[in-house]
Amino acid sequence: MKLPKNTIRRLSHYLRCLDILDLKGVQLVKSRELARMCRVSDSLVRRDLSYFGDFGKKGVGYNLPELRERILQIMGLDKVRKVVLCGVGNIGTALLRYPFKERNFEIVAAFDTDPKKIGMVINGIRVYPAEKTSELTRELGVEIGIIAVPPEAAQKTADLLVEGGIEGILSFSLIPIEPKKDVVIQYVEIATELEILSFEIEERKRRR
Amino acid sequence: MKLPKNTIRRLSHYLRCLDILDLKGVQLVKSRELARMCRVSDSLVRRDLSYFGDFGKKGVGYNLPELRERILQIMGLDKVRKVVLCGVGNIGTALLRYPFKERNFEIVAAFDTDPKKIGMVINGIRVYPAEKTSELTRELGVEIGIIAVPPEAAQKTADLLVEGGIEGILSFSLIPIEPKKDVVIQYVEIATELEILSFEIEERKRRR
DNA sequence: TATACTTTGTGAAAGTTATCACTTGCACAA
DNA sequence: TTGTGCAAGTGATAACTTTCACAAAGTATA
Repeated sequence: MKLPKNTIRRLSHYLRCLDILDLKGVQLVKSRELARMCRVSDSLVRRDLSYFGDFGKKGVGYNLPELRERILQIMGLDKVRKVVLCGVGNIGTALLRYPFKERNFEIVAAFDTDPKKIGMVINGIRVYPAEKTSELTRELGVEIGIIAVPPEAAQKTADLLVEGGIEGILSFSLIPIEPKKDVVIQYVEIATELEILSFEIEERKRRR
Repeated sequence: MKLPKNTIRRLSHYLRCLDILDLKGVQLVKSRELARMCRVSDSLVRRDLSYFGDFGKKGVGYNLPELRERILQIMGLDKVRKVVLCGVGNIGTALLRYPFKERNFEIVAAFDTDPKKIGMVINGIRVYPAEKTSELTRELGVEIGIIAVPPEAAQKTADLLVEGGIEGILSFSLIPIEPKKDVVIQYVEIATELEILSFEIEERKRRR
């Protein structure tokens, strides 16, 4: 089946809204409500969900706990995934404290080249020397590697992760990574988002 | 003129590649080369650039410094923009040290509700009480506000920024913000990107 | 049981974006 | 000059995504 690229991104948004409603004890949700919360059209919500089966009841809506559980399953968030973090700098340190655990991501180790950082324990996670990346990644059965190193070290770090048998990489580095093998790569582009914002502000001024 | 949504995002990518080539002293760049570096097709590079005028020379390519300068202009990165940061927590602290200055973004103040943090100076940026957000934002002529507060405080923070006359918001918060006025909002969805990665890993496993 | 009302799921249509393939213009060599 | 090669710019087309609008199926009421 062919999936629009943004369907998965929206699934993540839906999930977050379902979490909020779930905490409030809501048992039933309609496409219209979910759509309002996520600022999309209700037909898009229904379309997105329909790619994965018929979860809803006509004339009624969607059973919330059930829908939530199904989306968790679809996205593979229903089981713990081991993660390593490469680069205990600025962003890296923040990520070590980020509540990834809430979605079943468990950071099991961090890596850095700086001897002063090696051996440190942040939020219960120990920092190992970068040379150990492949070895430990493989030993621990890690699936995901987060890259938060300076851009010039990004490719090398990715190579080490791939060598360690990683499945996917989340990169905070600004340069595109050339994957040595067939791994999934996802980017978080903080600077780019700010630049897009800059463009849109400029654009709005031009229109006035 | 109508612009594909991703054109601006790609412009930012092109810019980053141009920076790298520029440092190497390259003077001329072809759509093919830029395309390779950014992992897109060469016709897309040409199409993206063509929305903003004819920068290239047929049979030759693009003058690099000129193209770089023009993209900086288009994106409004050719002048300093003042930025404030709301929420000096985990992510917020990292952002205070992020090299936004390289693209002409200047963080002029930070805000937090925690009395222990107020008065601190991080990377030369002073932390003020959150109540001062609107006032200082307006006084300093700030254009962009970064939201890095807990989700439950995100809307309130956005309201304060808007009240202070902000033009755009970059939110690291996971919940959608309802803008009170006509401001541009951009999101950085760290958790969502990781969830998408999880889906794609799961998907790949299913295919095998 | 009949009637009115609600909301899902989905073909078909509309809208959007990327690619193809070709024309145009420049550079350089003979 | 003339010819050859190269790469930008761009209509036309193909691919993809969202919206529209409605049938189908459930609920509620009398």
